[in-house]
Amino acid sequence: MPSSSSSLSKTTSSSSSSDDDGTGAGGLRRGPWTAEEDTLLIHYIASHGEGRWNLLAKRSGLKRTGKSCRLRWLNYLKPDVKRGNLTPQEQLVILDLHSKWGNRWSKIAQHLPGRTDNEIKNYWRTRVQKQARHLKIDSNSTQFQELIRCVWMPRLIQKIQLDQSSSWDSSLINSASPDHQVLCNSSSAAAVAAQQEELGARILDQNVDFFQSQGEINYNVDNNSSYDMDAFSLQGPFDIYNGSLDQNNWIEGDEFIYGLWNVDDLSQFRGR
DNA sequence: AATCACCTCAACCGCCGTATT
DNA sequence: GAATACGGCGGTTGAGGTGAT
Repeated sequence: MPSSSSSLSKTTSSSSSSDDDGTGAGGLRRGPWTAEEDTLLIHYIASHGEGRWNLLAKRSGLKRTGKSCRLRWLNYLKPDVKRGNLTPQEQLVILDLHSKWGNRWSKIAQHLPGRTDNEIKNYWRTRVQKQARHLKIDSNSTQFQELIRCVWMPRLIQKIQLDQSSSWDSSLINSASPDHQVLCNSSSAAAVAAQQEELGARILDQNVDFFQSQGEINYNVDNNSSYDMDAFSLQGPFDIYNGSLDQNNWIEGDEFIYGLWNVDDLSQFRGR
């Protein structure tokens, strides 16, 4: 996410009230909100509370639909809306919950305090689906879902492990699936780290189960660090990950994976 | 500096379920 | 029960930003 000022960039810098103010038929405005409109909405909700959006739209003096007011408040103006890039933990929760619930964005958002369904939806479309496009795999396909589970999620866990000493936010994982709640049974850093390792190991165990069940791949996993992607080497008809961790593969913020996949070599995977 | 292509994300649209009349 | 209003949700769009050429 851009900074606050940047993310406000689509809010027009000044209000106007004539024909150039974006009002259409019925005098309703459309398009970016002005700072004055934001102020009006914030003050009205501070006085009257949120809800009853059509009434709010009429009484507040805003030339907006109730729906537009609601959306602006919930997705942007509400004080607890969190700004900034999704953390690896949040991304992990999204990937996990999406695998369970699909495009139930609002339901997923309930497990990510401060994040909106719109933001999660945008993340999925711009980051996750983009990867599917690059790989020429249908993002709804079983193959892609398995790649998320077997490669992307472990890498996020690794990233979390690298970051965790100072900033692990266990409450997010606690809000995710029961599988992840194992991470949250202790407040001690050592215990949390151990539990993260447990989750990482479990997910990579799933990798082994999955690929071996496909009978299409042999791979070497260093059992001493089985969820360390440095030691996670896939070898077979296609080479998804070639062993050493190329730092260029890390994309700060977005994590993933240009260069991580050998797209050409994925043709057989796609064909499953 | 200008142009182009691509990306991000705020905002809108249409549909659906529920509440109210 | 029918009609209408409202709120919420997921899908989609397009303006603005940014990097490449």
